[in-house]
Amino acid sequence: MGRWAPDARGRLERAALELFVEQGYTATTVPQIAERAGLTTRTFFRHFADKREVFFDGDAIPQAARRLLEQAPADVDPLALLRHGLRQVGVERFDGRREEVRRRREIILAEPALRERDAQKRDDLVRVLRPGLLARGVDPLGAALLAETSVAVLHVALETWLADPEERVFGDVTDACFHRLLMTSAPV
Amino acid sequence: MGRWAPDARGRLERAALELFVEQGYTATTVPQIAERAGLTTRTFFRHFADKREVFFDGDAIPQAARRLLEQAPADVDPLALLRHGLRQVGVERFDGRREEVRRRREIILAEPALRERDAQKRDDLVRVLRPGLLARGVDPLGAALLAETSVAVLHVALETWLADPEERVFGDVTDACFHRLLMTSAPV
DNA sequence: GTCTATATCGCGATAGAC
DNA sequence: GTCTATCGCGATATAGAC
Repeated sequence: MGRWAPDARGRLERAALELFVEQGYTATTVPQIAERAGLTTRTFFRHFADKREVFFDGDAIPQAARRLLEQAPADVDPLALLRHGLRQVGVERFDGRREEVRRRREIILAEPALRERDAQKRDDLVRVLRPGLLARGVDPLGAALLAETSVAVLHVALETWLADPEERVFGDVTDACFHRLLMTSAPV
Repeated sequence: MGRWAPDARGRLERAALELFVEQGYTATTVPQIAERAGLTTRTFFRHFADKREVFFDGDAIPQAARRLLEQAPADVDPLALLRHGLRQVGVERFDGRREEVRRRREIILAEPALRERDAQKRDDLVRVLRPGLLARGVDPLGAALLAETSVAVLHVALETWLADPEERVFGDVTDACFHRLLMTSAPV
């Protein structure tokens, strides 16, 4: 145990989430979050670039995606790799936590500032996937389209999964989306 | 002529673009923009919700999309309608203005705050396309995927079109993207 | 950690347009 | 008169500089 209470970052995240639920995003100020976490405003901004970032898990997903694309054997089919990656995201972040994920999503969708950051996070992922696919031999146009498509599938699948009465595993929903989108010649 | 010089909004937009080019986005303050346009800071915020918005054309594209989806004859195939819509966007905003569009894009890509807003604008379009497609009889999952796909194609096609040595018409690039994405059973 | 700039927005007043 | 666009003042929170 050091001089400070541990897990400052986690405490800030939890304090922020609590306050957002209690008062809404806009009404919650950074000093309030810091106070509830027993820290100073300055410390908040050392951990998060801005108030919105406390709501997102940094670069975790893009970094995992980069690792996956770099480390998977070169002979694995890119589309299969992406499907596996999305299933992995589900296992690590979604499956078995529907209510938690749903609550978080609702807060994001209700707040334009958070929707905006969410959209940016998706774009960040596209920008990691694209060069990763290129490095695996996919041509530039195909890599761009496949990167965008995968993130779109992640997005649509998340929403579908949250509303799914059958409570499927997330990876099954992403697979269904990919299938619907790519395996049909008349997808409409 | 009224009491005020006309086109306050346009003057603010032009002043902002000039200053962004001269000094960069961050170094440019709202008071500077307002001053160059001969208006006050307060007036700037009456026309634009925030500093970023001065760089984007409001809801123009989503509104045009909504109109298209609502007014086209019911028997037009949704995918064909989307392809037509994207071609229209090209005709109205891109074709023949490559350099202007390129300059704008470069500023956006260089500035995280603008990239974020750009991502949000794309999401806004998705959120208009989706119910529009539903109203045209596309099933929910198909509408969600097709909406996301169309916006992804718009995005990828814009980049491709900007780099295209053949200087194709924008609509031809979007068609090529759609074809690549949807008409192939093994798109990778 | 402290200090400060500046983005953002609420309120009341004003000046023509209709 | 009523409506709309603008102005001026002031308050507050974010975010970055020192």
